[in-house]
Amino acid sequence: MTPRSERIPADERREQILAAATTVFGELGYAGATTDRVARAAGISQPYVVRLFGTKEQLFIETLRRTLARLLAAFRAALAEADAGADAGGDGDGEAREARLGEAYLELVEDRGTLLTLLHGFMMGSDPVIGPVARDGFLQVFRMLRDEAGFTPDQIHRFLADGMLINTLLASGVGLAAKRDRDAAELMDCTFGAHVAEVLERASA
Amino acid sequence: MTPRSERIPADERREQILAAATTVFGELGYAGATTDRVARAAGISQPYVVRLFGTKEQLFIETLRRTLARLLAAFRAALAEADAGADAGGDGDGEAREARLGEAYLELVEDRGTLLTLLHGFMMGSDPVIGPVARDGFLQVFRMLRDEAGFTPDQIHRFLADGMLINTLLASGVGLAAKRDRDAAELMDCTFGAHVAEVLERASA
DNA sequence: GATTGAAGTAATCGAATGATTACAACCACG
DNA sequence: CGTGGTTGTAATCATTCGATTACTTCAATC
Repeated sequence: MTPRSERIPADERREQILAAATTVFGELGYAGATTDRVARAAGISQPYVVRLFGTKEQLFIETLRRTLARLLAAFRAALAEADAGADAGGDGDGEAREARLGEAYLELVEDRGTLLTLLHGFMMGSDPVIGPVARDGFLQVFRMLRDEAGFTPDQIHRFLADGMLINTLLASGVGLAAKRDRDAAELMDCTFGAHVAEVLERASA
Repeated sequence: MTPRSERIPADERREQILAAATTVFGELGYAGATTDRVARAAGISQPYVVRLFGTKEQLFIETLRRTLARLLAAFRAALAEADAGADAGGDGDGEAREARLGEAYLELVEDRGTLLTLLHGFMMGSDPVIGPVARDGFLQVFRMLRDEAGFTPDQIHRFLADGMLINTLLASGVGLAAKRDRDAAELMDCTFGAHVAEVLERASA
């Protein structure tokens, strides 16, 4: 159907490359990923990736920025949903928002690439170029939780801490190991409580 | 005084190299680190590193194993202290253990290398060789919290989640940025509450 | 004092990788 | 047509890096 090797406007091609780069950077990290792997994942040649983004570093920065922007957008959409539901159902307070945001996060990190690209960014805090981008993204999330979601400091703390634990469990593969390993399953139980079945199902996909 | 380029037994040299590798792998990640950087950090030549460990991958695995072992040892020491204190003071329950373990963790991750080597290991869950080592280490921590510390599932959940958030805040540099950035400082406040001053002081060193 | 084995390095090799260059194919517009 | 800009690639270059080889130095032991 779709004839491969079609000529595509550069804007669209950039988006394809960024999507592919999210997967590749997520799996291999910034240093471990190669522009050639990204190129092949996007179905084009390696020099073209370099020409469109100038530098591997620049490609990573744009990939990270895009991932952070999608994270924020998903959170804002979840907040809008929660507020719409509150108008109708009358529940009112931050409880619904917290639940919706949590669900939105779980949906996002179903994509291993998204999850891991964010984490790799956060781990490069000492890089003079990438570090500030990652920090800024983290702080944007914080401000959104504080100003738009109206979370209390304790809510913010718990939300972020749970998110980071989810990240680590999924990234390290403990989530997948829970199928075979009793202790891993119990650990997932501690973390996710009643939601564990849902999480495990998502993590498998 | 200490004449550089002394001949040293291999066992001792291995330990020196592992200590240096913890710093280098932590800062640059597995893929980003080079055997040459490790060698120079340990004050020896690059081929010798390769000869003592066979492979960069093997070096990383041993570095990760050592870091995980030190983490567990520090936790066990903290538990012993807490129990000794409980015998004397009569406080009794898990409260003291939780506090001691938290303190032990903060002391450990003062060393950026330790912190980041662990994180890099956890993020390589999909690597067929390194992934299992990292997962096994994580599960060892879980079992220790459950069986030796006697934590409830909820205590385990909170302890691990807080640990992962601390990791991320320190790795991304938000902790350091708190000196200049108002929002970063507020975020650190949400996370650490009363302990924030202590953490910031440690993070600077 | 010759020998043996351990500690350690200089030199170098082959593969991988980011980047550059030069060129090809295609489309729109005059 | 033809010409100029856009999309894209093949070939290749310089560097880096993990690993290997061959060598040196030193201490102990017989």
